Amino acid sequence: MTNLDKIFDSVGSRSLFKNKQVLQSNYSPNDISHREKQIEHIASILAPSLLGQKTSNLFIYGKTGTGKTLSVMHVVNELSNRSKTSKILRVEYLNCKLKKVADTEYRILAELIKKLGGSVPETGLPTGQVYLKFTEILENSGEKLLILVLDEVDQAVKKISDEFLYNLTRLNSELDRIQIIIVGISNDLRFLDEIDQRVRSSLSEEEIVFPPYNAIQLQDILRERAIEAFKPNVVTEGVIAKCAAFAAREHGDARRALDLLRVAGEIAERESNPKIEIKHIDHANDKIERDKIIYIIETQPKQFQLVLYSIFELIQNTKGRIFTGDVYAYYQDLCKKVKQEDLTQRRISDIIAEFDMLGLINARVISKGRHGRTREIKLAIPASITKKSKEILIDSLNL
DNA sequence: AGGTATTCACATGAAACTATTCTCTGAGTTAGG
DNA sequence: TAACTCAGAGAATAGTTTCATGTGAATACCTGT
Repeated sequence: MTNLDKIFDSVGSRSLFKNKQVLQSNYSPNDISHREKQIEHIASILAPSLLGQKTSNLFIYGKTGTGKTLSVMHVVNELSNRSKTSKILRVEYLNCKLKKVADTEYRILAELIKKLGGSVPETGLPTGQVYLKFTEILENSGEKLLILVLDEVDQAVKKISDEFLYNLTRLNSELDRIQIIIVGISNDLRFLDEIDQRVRSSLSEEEIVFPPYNAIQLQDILRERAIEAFKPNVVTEGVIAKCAAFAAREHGDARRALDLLRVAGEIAERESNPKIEIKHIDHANDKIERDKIIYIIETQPKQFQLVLYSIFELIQNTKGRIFTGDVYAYYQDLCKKVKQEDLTQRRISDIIAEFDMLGLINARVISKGRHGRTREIKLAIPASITKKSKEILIDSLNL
C-alpha cells in the first residue's frame, strides 16, 4: 500500500467532521439562539405586509457576526413562505458590498432588475433609464409589496451618497400598484446619524440594534453547532469556552468563533488527532489572521504592492520613525528601478490611508511642529508574518 | 520668561481628466425581391 | 426595401492628477521685566 493510498483511505474514517457545512458562515440554522427578542421585533414591524400594507422601513445595526443578516432572512423567508399562495409579497436580498455586482447605484438597480426577471446591460445606459425600467418591471410584476433587504447599506451609501436611499423611497410615490419596503442592514452604528436630515425624514424608519454576543451566549451557539458539525467526543467543553473567549474579545463576533472552531477542527484532523485540543484553537487563531493578511497582500494591485514594499524596507532599515515623505521618496526610487510609472504623492497618501484601513499598518497623523504635519507609520502585522509577506511582494514584483 | 506669529510638510477635499467598456442611433451599404 | 455594418455620441466606472485649502505644534521673534 502506497502512502497516497493510506492518505486517501483514511480520509473518511479519520475525519472529525460530521457536517462541516454547519460551521460555514452562510449556513442558517433553524433556531437562532439569543436573538428571540430581535426576531420578534422585526416580525412585528413587518407583519402588516402579509395583508399587503406598506410598513415602516426598517434599519438594523450591529457589529459583524451578531446575527443581523441571519435574523432578518429568517423572518423574511417566513413571510414569503406564508404569502406564497397569495402572491402579495416579494422579497429580494442584495448585499451592497459585493464588488462588481452591487457597489454603485447603477449596479444595484441593474442587479435588482435582473432578480426581478428583467435584464439591463452592465454599462452604457444613463441611470435615469435604469430607474424607469425598474419601476416599469415592478409595476408589471403583479405583487403588491417588495421587501428589499439591503445588506451593508452603509457601504453603498458611503460610496454613492445618501441620495440613493432617497431616490428609492421616492419611488413609492410614483408607483401605484406596488410599494417598496426597505430593510437596511448596517455594520456601522452611526450610519443613520451621518445621512442627510431630509433623506432621513423621508425614510420614516424603525431601528433595531443588535448587541454583541457575550462569551456565554457564544458558548451556547458554539455548542449547538458543534453537535451538528462534529462526530461525538471530538470537542471538549474547554475548547468551546476558549473559542468563545477569543471571539468575545473581538466584539462578540459569532462568525469568528465558528471559523475558529472549524479551522481548529481542520488542524486537528490533519494532525490525525481524534480530539480538538486547546492548542489547536491558538493555531487556528494564528492561521486565520495569517491567511487574511497574506490574502490581502497578494491581491493588492502593483502600485499598492510597491508602496507596501517600500514601507517594509524602510521600517526594517531605519530605527527611527518613518513618515509619508520617506515612503514616497523610497517608492519613487523603487519605481525607477523596476521601470514602473510613479504616482503622485497625493495618491500615495491615499494608498497609505487605505493600508491603515486594511489593518496592515498603523498610520497616525501627527504634527512635527516646525517640521510639518505627516503620518507616522508603523507595521500592524505580527513579526512572524512580515518575512513571508516580503517574500510574496518580492515575488510578485520581480525584485 | 512669556506670549505671538510663522512655517513646515504634509493631510484632506473637490474637481477634472483618462482610458476602457458598453449602448444606442442613424447614415451608409448590401442583397434580395 | 429590409437587413446589416459601422462610426460617432454618450454613459458609467476606476484610478488618477491637478488645484486648493487646512492644520498642529516646534520654533523664531518680540515684548516687557
